[in-house]
Amino acid sequence: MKPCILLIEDDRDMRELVSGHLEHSGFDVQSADDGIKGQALALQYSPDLILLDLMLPKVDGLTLCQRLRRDERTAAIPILMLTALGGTKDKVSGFNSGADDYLTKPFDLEELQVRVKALLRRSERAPVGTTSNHHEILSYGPLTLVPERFEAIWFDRPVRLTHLEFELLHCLLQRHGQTVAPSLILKEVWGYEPDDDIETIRVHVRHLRTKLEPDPRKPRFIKTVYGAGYCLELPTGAQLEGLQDVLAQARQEREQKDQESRASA
Amino acid sequence: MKPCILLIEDDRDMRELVSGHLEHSGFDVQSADDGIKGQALALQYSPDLILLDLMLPKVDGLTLCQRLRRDERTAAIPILMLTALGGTKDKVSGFNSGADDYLTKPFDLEELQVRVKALLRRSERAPVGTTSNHHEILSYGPLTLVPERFEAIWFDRPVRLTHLEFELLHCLLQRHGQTVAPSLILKEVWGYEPDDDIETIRVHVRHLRTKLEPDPRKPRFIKTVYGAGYCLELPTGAQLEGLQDVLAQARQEREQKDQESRASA
DNA sequence: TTCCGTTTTTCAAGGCATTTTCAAGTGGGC
DNA sequence: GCCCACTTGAAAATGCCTTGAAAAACGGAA
Repeated sequence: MKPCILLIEDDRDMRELVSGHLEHSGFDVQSADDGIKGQALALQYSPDLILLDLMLPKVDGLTLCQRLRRDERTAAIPILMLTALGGTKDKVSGFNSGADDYLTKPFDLEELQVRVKALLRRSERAPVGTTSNHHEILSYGPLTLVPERFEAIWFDRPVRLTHLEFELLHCLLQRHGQTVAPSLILKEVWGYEPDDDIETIRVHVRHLRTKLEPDPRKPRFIKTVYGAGYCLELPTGAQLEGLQDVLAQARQEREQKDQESRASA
Repeated sequence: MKPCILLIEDDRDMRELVSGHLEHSGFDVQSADDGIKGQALALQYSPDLILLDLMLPKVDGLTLCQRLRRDERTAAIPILMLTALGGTKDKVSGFNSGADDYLTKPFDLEELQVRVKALLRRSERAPVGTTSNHHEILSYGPLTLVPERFEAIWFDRPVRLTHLEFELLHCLLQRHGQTVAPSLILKEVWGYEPDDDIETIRVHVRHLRTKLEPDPRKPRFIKTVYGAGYCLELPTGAQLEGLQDVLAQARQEREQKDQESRASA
């Protein structure tokens, strides 16, 4: 999971510059443009780190820093102050308000980035509970997903999946029985939502089918809902009877074919 | 108890200036004037914080920093770099070597003091002591690691390993069956987490494979998980049957090759 | 100190797995 | 029957991993 950074800064250009650069470096950045909103977002997201400008509307940075330190819910979050005030006095009062680091404008984005990393490295606190955990085992019916290895356990047999195949299956499994729209898949698996890339989804669905379906031509589990998306239908309970054999047989046939094609090659 | 600070700095005036000021502020300061002594004192005192100059005789600061980070006895100690090199590149490489803060000479003693306090403040909050003991014998399946000799017992035969090979294998063995991400390996074996050093991991994995795998071209034990990391898969119980012979044979072949190449050289 | 063998890091070239893209064919829904 | 969405097959592009070799750093001995 990307580290979450809260940027509290009133100057819009600066905000976009910094958040752009950090997002590009693999951080999840939330922004606030005044002290009040900043405090609210800090409580809402409990970010892994806070970048705090000192000259803020509503509540100034030093005050906000002290408040964050007093509230136990935010007390442990590293704070990096980011300000035009470069005097020693300013820095001293910044650190005395509870800051962990202090960077003077104008600063170098590279330096900001490494300082952010250094702070995250040291704090490294146990996650307070991000719920949608992509690293936990997810299981339903005959399907179990093991994020650790990008692997699916399918009717008691491990199936190796590629990164995207795994994410796609994960996305469908979380909504098994529901039809999942392409746009939603794109947002969740690929991280963006354009209009045209539905093409790639199709290809990956096909890959999944060849790996999981007994007969990829006639999908039993990963179904197409015409004009709407794809839907994962997994059998449970009594429906599972007999399927095991069908699967085993199909697997055998496929392995035979594989061997044949290898032999001819 | 006064917090103990280790100052590693070759310039005598600077040393006395800094240590005088810090002692006056209530710290217990130990000094070293080159990298070797610095490392020795770090182990001897295990200080609460290290002030590290970069331009040092014997061992330069960056190297020393990396060493301190990968020795578990000093890995958790906050390091503040103190140097005349103020370029962004220098700072980036400083932080990438594992520094927690970076101050450019000439600096203000007040600022140094508050930064020191900020680091101590944070490291107190941080959880102390991951108990994973690198000095105990660790064993699973056909593999046993003997830390005191940097040696692996692999199917009843000792295999000499270098320091890093040992640490790497140790890291994987502790998580056998799981895929270990490069970033985690870097953090655990090297002590820092830059972006690009994945290269060296690969080379060391290769070294391990040539020492352990029957056929390094087709890894049976140290597997790569494309785009995710490496995974140590060790056989147990019944799977061990027959493997012994395969290994022995492979070993013989390799020894033959070695002899041949020596003979030709 | 200087030299030499070992360990570790770096570099460039090549290979392979994955992912994307393209074009032609199939089949459902109106 | 027609259109459009979906499927199929295969090729192109991308990115990760391996290989081989050389440079750099390290540690110990002369």
